[in-house]
Amino acid sequence: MTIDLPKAYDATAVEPDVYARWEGAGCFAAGAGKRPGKPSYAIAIPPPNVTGVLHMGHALNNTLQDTLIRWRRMQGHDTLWQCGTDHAGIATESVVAKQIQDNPQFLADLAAAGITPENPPDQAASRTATGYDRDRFGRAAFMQAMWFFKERSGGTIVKQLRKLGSSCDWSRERFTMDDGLSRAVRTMFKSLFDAGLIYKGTRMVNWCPVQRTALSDDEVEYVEKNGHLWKMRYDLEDGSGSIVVETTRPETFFGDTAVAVNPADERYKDMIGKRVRLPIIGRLIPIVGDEHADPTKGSGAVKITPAHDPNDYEVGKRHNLPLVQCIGFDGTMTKEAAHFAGQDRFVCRKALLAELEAAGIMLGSTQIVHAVGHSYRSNAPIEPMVTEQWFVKMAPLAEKALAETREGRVAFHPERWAKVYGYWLENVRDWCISRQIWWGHRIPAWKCASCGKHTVEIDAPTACAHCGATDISQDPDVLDTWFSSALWPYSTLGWPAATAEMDRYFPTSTLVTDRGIIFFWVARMVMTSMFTLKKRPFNDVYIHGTVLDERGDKMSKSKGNGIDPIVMISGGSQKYLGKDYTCPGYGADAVRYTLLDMTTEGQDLKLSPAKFETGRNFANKVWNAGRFLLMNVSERPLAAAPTAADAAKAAIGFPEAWLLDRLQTTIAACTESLERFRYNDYANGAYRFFRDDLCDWYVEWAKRRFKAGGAEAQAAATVLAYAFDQVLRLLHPGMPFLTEYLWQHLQGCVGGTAWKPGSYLMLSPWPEPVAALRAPGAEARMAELQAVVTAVRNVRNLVGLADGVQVAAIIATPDAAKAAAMATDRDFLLDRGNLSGLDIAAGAAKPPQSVTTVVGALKVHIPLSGLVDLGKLKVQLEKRAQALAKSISGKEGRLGNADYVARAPAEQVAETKAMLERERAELVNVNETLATL
RNA sequence: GGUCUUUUAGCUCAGUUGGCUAGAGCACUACCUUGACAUGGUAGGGGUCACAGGUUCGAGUCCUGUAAAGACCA
Repeated sequence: MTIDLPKAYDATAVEPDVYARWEGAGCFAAGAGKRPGKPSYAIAIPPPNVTGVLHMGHALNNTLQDTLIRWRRMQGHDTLWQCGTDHAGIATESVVAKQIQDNPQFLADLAAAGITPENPPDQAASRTATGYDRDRFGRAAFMQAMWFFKERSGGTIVKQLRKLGSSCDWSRERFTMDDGLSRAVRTMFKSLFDAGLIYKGTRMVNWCPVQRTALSDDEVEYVEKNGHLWKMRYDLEDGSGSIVVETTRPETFFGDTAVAVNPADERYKDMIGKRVRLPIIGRLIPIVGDEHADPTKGSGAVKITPAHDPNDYEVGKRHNLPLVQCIGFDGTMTKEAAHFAGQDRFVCRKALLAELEAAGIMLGSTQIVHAVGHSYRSNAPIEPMVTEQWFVKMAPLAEKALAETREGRVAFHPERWAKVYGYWLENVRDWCISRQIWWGHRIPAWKCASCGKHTVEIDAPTACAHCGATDISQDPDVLDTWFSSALWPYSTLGWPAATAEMDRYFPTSTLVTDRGIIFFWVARMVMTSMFTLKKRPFNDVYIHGTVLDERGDKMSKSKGNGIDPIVMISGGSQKYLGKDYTCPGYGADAVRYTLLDMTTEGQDLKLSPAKFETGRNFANKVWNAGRFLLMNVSERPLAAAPTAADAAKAAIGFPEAWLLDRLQTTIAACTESLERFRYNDYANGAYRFFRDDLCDWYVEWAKRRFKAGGAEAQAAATVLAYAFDQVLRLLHPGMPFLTEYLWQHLQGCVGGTAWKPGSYLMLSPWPEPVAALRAPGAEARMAELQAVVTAVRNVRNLVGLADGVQVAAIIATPDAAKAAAMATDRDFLLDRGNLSGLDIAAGAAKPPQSVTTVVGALKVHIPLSGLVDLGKLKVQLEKRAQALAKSISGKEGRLGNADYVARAPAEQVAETKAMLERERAELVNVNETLATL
């Protein structure tokens, strides 16, 4: 066959076709390629937002998962990479709500699909461009609009995951709002409710006035903000004086129902029990004694607004204070706020300050920096509100989840994240799970109009379970998105039904995720799983780093510092840090390799578009090595793919034996690295072997074998074909496309055909070290030969001779035995050193008109006629002499120390002695050589 | 305020249970378009391992403190 591969690798021409072949052949299906006697290995994907697009964080996360899955699949494990998407409640709903409000075209598209609003537009008020908002559109119609939007933009991210090479079982793709998963959610809700772990109650919760819903404590981000501490004067009812309170939120005073002072505070002791009159509205409120007031802070007196502050809420409960809501659920002031009613809370603050100042009630302020809670979705400042919500009682669930890590059944990598997980679980508060939105799982609780009790059922009931009345209505709220995510590893496997997949793949093996969702997701998965299945959901949790831009900032849309993985893979232009960046398309392999290479034990990755050249360059190197090999092997095709035994037989010389030995070392190292989640070691180990050992040394040597022809060429072809096949396997989990493509071509040279049905690299066995291919001592022996070759090249370079110019060399060895040993590698030295002649003899004399260089105990003389400038060589040798002298004196000091000899391990001492001897010999050589210069 | 992480070459990072003259990629210098590859090759230059103590025969590695940067919790 003839091999016709382009000179430069073009991933965009290869990758889509390869993926289509895999997918068409069912290579991604659960259990594909599994071999008897091997365990199962499953990963549940962290489900991306169904309407999202792939960003670099996804690319990293999925590269790491795919690398593990492909590796285990090749090892013969029964693998499942369970994929799917998340409905992402608030995030998705607010996108669609915006469309409904602002985008007439969206409404037209909906109408074309038969989706129409339940009410006429609100033209008179015209609060929005379309005259609609969510409520005016109507719940049922809005839900149809949500599904329409999901169907329309829902396929993007899963297509992008394919471009990355993800070998998910797409036939098992799930969506959190699928029927099955929704049933799982209702089942879990009911069993938690029946166990008394879900309750409905009136509590102070974090309220987002923009999205008009409650949030859980974890969904609040605290941001340091500059603010003021305002001093306000409240006059006593009896006219006997006044009291000064300090607040960061003056507008909440409309909701004040008390002033608290510390009972031990002498200044205010006598005021407890008296009343003060609130400014503007004139309402009277009591002064109460409460430990919450800190005498050392500000005036020592604090206003108490139980309806809008969590601490005040507690004070209010202790003193039985009424709740006065002065800020509404939309963030505007209520009728309690007199003429400020209807104003936004922050607009009100400004106007109020002016009014209070004019009235002499505002006594000034001090600037402070304080942490203000913001919604992690809308970024709006949170308004604490007292509302009735559904909660999960967390303490009993947390206990079991903690035990799983403490007793080692769930292991975090890196380990330190177990502490973060543990700390959260130890201090966990009850989880507010109800959301006042529509996109999500509606709470399966029906309230009875006659007895007021809730009936919780998996399937809609027709009557109240408590009194039998039929006038029941379902709770209007939906569940927090994370409630359904918490069931993901088993709801996707069919739970609550008992399925074969649950038996085969649960608990799953590894969870790969980001540190940002250890609380949101990881901990909750363990809690629900322990509760319902009495088993952990996964054995290992790998927490990878965060993707940063080249300045070290987190990538985000708003900062414009994101690098689009699809642009890097397929080509295109994008804005990055304010500049246009164009990429021709480096391919998924390049992106994946770069990410793997940079993934070190949970450290963050500082990326720039240029970083991906690392992967692109290496992919091109693999491509070209493959090209060389395929051209040469195809000229002398092998009858069958060489086995380890064939390779051993073909190892006709030391370079072959050495290469095969190095291959075994690399196989062992790559496997161990993957076992330990050391992605960079895996990537780098394969890279070193490929680039240094295979390309730089063996392939260059093999050219000589090919030139020689005959049996020698045949042997080189066999060794190369074998080594290449093996290293393609090693590289495959990281760079699946290119390796598969080249491997298929290789089949054509070794008695097979490319793309033979059922024959794929991705389903081929992962290499294992073969004892028969080991060559003890080969590494050191080759290292010395390489050092001699490098020394010759160095001299050639120093004296200004081109690499192609042949020189002769005389190697002086310390003894005859060494000379004899080296002589066996004469051909290798002649070829790689590009030598016209080579003498090897014990203590060989330096010829006149020659340059000498030193390799350990060896001297290498290179006869050169004419004048050569040896200044650079002299500088090099002097530096070496210095370094050697320093190292030698260190070792002499160590060996001269009786404590060292007595206490250090004997092996260590012996090694130091041997090293000292080597260094001494080299120093003698260097000094002697220097003397001749 | 608390917890954790980071600090090694100009830049980005490796460096295993303490023990070879501390490594790689990019960048840099010189040479080379040689029959796989210039997305490349060959040879080089470049580091008081943030700082100060301590433990140890021995510290980039362990301990304490300091400084700077970052993440999370409150």
